[in-house]
Amino acid sequence: MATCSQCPVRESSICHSLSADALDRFGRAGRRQTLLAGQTLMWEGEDALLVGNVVDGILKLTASLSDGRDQMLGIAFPSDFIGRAFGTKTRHSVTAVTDAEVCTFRRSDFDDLARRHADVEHDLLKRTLGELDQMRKWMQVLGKMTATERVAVFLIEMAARLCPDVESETALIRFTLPIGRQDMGDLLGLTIETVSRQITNLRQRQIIGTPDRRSIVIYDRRALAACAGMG
Amino acid sequence: MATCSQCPVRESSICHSLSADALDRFGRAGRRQTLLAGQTLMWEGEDALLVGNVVDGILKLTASLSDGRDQMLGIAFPSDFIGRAFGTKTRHSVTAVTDAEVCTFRRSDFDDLARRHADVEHDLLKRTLGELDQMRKWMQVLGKMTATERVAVFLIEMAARLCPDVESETALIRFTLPIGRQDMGDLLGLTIETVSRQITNLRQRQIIGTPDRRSIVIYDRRALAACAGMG
DNA sequence: CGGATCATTGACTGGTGTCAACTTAGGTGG
DNA sequence: CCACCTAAGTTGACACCAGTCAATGATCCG
Repeated sequence: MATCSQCPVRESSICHSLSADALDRFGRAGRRQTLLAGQTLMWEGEDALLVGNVVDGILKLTASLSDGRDQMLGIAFPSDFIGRAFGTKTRHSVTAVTDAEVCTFRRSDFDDLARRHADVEHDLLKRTLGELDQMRKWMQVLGKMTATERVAVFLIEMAARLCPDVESETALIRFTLPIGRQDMGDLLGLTIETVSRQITNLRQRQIIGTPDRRSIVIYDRRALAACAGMG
Repeated sequence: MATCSQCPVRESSICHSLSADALDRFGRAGRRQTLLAGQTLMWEGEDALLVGNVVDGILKLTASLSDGRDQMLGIAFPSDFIGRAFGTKTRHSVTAVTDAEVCTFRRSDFDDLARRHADVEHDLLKRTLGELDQMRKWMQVLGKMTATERVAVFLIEMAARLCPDVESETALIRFTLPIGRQDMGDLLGLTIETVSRQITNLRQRQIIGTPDRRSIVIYDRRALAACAGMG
């Protein structure tokens, strides 16, 4: 039984706008689920039976072409909403990349609840509009940017999401990549080898450091931004 | 003064769910505007002051990188909603590619009205979710597909939007491209030359015909779908 | 320590981009 | 109505970025 009042994403998930008793109704409809790294919660092309909130861990959204080429469509962090509300088909798979915890609803239950709680629907709308903006930015990345630019954009984006509170211009930013090279390639429309070469290149130019293969240190934010075509 | 009851997109735009008197309120807030081909309604990076419905004509959404590389983010057809509701910045430009007619609202007015009319907000949510699905499909195109596949996908997509009612498997599909080669390139992440070569190639293989440079006839739907990686 | 997985590096290929010439279509004005 | 001009599209030659294939190196985990 989900005790929503103690939920780690109580204040940041789509549930944040719910009153105490509405929260109770959602709580009864929701179900806490634990996923192991690699486990897939929804499959591309399936009926959209589930939606939910990411409580903990990282998940990826992916879609593949018939011959197996994979495209990653996004990364879901804690408090992100996942799944296709108000639709019959899930157009992409959702897979845990780390062990993860999610709070799921049967889609039909969620749709009903959302229809009755305008605040939830409004919050979902704002999230969806924000994601749409984000996707459009990625379209620019995939349609127009070079390999170096793509990797630089990715690193800046990860830094922003994983270290949201670094203020000082000069402080080093250090974070752990939530995904490996293969997934980075699938996200950026590059091969694993090209991603690797770009990272090597940025390291050789002293713009970033790679203390271990999952960690990134940004030495020169300005130069990285310039690589990303924002300079 | 917009006479909404006679609006060509009365039944298909976001207004379709409004009752007669709600429609009247929207009608007073909205303003019919005529755009000449090439005229830009909203500029990337501007404050989001306007939203609206496309009444007639075709518009394109675009964003550019600092050095001028343009990416088209989508095409807006009659009854499509344009602009960024519930947000402060417009992240992309909206430009008429044909002479066009739009019905615009001050964004703040629209936001207020939408907040008060749950059906409108719900409709906007469904549209936005649909567009998000669409964008994700384009991410696959831009991230993973070859030039031939991209052009084939584009032609199939255009056929679906412009000839929605062709039933028979064998009937020829003929339509006029709403955009030129440059815009096709900007949409597909290709150069104008590559687009041209792919079209030439498809024509030489007798899969399509090009009676004039803005018209396409699809001779072999199955083969085109195969080119698009859906076969 | 040994095996599996992931990442890096190198050599080579090939698909698109780039640059430039040419063709076609459309519009304007004499 | 034709001549011209411009913009749009096509075609060709060539270069280069990123993909492919293959070998090597680093980590992790049993």
